[in-house]
Amino acid sequence: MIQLKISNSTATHKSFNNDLPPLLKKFVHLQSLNPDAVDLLLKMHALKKTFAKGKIIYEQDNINKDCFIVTHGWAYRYTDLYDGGRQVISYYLPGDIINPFASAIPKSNYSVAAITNLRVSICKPEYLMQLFATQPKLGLLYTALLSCGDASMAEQIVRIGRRSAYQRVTHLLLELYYRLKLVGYTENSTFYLPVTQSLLADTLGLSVVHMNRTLYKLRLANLIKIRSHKIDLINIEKLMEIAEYKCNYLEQLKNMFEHEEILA
Amino acid sequence: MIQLKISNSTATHKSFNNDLPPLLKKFVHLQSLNPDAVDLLLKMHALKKTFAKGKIIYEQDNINKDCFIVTHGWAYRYTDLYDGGRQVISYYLPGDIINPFASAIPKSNYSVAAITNLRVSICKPEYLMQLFATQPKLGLLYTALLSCGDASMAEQIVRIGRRSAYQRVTHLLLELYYRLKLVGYTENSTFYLPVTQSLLADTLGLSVVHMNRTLYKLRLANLIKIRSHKIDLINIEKLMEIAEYKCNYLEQLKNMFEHEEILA
DNA sequence: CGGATCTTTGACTACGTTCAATTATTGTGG
DNA sequence: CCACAATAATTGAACGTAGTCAAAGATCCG
Repeated sequence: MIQLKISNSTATHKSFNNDLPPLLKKFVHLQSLNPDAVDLLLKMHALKKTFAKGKIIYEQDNINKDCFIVTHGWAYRYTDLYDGGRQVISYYLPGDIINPFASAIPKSNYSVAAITNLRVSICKPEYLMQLFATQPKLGLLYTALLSCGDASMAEQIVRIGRRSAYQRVTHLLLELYYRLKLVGYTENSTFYLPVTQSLLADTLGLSVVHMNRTLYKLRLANLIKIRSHKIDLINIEKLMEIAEYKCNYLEQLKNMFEHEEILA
Repeated sequence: MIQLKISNSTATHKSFNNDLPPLLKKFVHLQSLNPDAVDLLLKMHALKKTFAKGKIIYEQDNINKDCFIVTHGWAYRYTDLYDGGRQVISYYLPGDIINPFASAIPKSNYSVAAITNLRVSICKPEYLMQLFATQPKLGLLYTALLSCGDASMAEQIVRIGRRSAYQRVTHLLLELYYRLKLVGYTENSTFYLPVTQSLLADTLGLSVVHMNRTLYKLRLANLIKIRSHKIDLINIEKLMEIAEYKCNYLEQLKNMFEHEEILA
């Protein structure tokens, strides 16, 4: 059981410690959250909503000022194209924030759908305003999370812009692995990968056929193993070499919390 | 001469009205900025820096807590790959913010270089903190700008993920056109396009050769005209149709300021 | 158990790459 | 202001990665 240490806090809420939302797992190394900050974080998690697997969460042009914090399951952001094609822009894993800019730009340009059954906390814009206005530390943490989203998209651009299919697949698998690891959803080198090859193809700008053949090659090279959506990255070292993968931005997030650089 | 209307403001700074920074051009429809907000915006523009064409501004792994607001010229964010390749992630045009998350994650994951001679205002993290803490309206504006950056990257992902070379080039040209238009850097259907075909190729995940042939096809179809880096989008309607281009996120930014939705 | 969805495989095609060489443009120093 | 070097644009030809079409298995789920 993870215990969040809260300096001179009277607000040791039961729900907080017993069922730590994944977003807060990222914050767990922070030693100096004050009671007000904790209260605010809890408020941001007070309102829950669930979506069934496959359901659309936001549709393009929908208007919604709330953002969602994923507490369980996977979702993805995407665009449908006129020719029937689809491009996946990013994945939302536990602890990620869906539509973090909703308070300022309430009309979403992209759709978001649930990959698995999904549970989210609804975060009202007031809480975010309050967060930035009264909790500078949390403001920086929120900004760091935004920065991660930004970096993740930048990685996606590099992947599909300048890498071969073989590298793209490898790189994406590694990114998912390390992101899940950060919130405790991996087991050694394995994790649950609840996506179809069709979705992966639409993520990496490949055809399903080629996606399948590329995964086959990775299996053949004894680098990965997949059975019933459980994937094992057998040789992570080698995979990282193939994909030129660096976990830059995730490392930075970890360091930020561990060394509390930002609190200086 | 654009005049920024400032409600009951005593702070009608000369430099502010006479040489309006492009970032503020985006805000120009806002009727109700208070003097403190104006002062803060000016402070964010007080410290200037210039970079010569081609010079590197941030290099990967550099540490810098300041962000830069572009006031003149173009820059781009990119990654170099081991094989000598390069992927451009995004462009920074006048009014754009370079490294907007620097305050939280000071180590940059990507490099930024100047395309033209570049002038920027250096924005210290304190000002951003102050902005969010004391000027909720500006905080939302800043968030809206971040949202634009996010949307722009999402568009880039869709472009290179699921569009043909012909569409990619068209789509990028349109995006640059509309972004420049927002800050007054277009003239009818023309604008200055200070990039090499090699840079465009590295933006769109194409080879230089194919980039060249694609531009040729667009010229042949009488859709664009280029001479000495001045480009004319002869038939914007048609180009938008080809690229499936929608200026979604830019429209929203404009609407935001015009209707002041966010100030309700 | 049966329909739907997903995965896998084969054969053929094509969009874009690579290599190589030529022409044009730009920038700089004499 | 011209000469020359460097950079950028253009064109040709051959090749290859990934796409398309099609059909057969496998798996999931009610």
